[in-house]
Amino acid sequence: MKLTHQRLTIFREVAVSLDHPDADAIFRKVQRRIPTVSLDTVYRTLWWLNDLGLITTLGPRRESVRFDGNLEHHHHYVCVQCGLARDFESAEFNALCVPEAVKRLGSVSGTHVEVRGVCESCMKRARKSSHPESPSRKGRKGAKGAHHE
Amino acid sequence: MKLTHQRLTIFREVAVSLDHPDADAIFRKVQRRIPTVSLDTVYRTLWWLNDLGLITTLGPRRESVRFDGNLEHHHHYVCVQCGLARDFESAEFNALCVPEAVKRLGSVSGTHVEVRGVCESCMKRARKSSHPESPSRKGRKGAKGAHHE
DNA sequence: GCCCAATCCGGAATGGTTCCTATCTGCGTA
DNA sequence: TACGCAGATAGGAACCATTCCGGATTGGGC
Repeated sequence: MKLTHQRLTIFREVAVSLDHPDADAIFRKVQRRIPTVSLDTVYRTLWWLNDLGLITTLGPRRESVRFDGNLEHHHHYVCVQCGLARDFESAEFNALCVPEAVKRLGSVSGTHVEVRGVCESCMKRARKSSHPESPSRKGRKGAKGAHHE
Repeated sequence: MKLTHQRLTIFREVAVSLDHPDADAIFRKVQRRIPTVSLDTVYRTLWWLNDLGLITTLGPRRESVRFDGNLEHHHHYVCVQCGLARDFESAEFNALCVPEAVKRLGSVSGTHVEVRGVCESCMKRARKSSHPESPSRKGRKGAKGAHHE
């Protein structure tokens, strides 16, 4: 993989941003330095950096909004590959105490813990096919059908 | 607000689902009972239920994927109105111990705490305009420009 | 200087979500 | 019972983030 000017510029923009920009915001910033970049290149590069572990995304990739009828205070285990999500409860997690510095940012309506990992069936599938897919956005099209249960 | 047949059916489908379905999955289930429902009605009803507090969404609404160049183990404060996101660190949050029952679901690559609330500037704005918008997806079009900092 | 492979660009396609508007339903009233 | 209103609905068009595609470009090795 080559380290092109575009890629370096895009990486730098993400690295210096404190506000978790979306692809379009990065696109506009990079455009100021390289007026001809395409949005597609920005997207490709961002996912590439993500695969390399140089950047991450704010929350796991979700292809659509998902709804939750569970009104108890609960937390989630989320498979980063197929999107499987399962509730769990934990008194310890419910009792988390928000730091003072955070309270100064605004009101706090609740805290929610998201445990990320790869679910059993995805691991099984990966073991079979000796071509373990990178965890980023691969298999997104297929992920929809993979909401087990 | 009327409790119509459609609305009741949609609510029931969400309530009995354990897998956090997306709008389309609910649409297909409801269609089996009411073949003429429209996807739009499903969406409208889901957000309405969300505003009423009868259901929630899995993770706050995000209009686009946002990237994060911070490689430290950190957590987020997220404003549910404008989407502002700020990092913070917490030794306590980093040390969370995942319950055994969760580990059985699959591998665990990390835990991440998301503190939700309404940020200072959104509260200020709400105080001014005596028409406080409901927190769900209102102002989404405008939210993009509102990523302060 | 030439060739190859990787990369890039622009525009078109895709898919989730929302908007628009005519139609429909239920209900109070004459 | 017929009428008219207000809120809901269906369906299709619109919108926007994201990705795909095909052709042009670039950089490095020979």
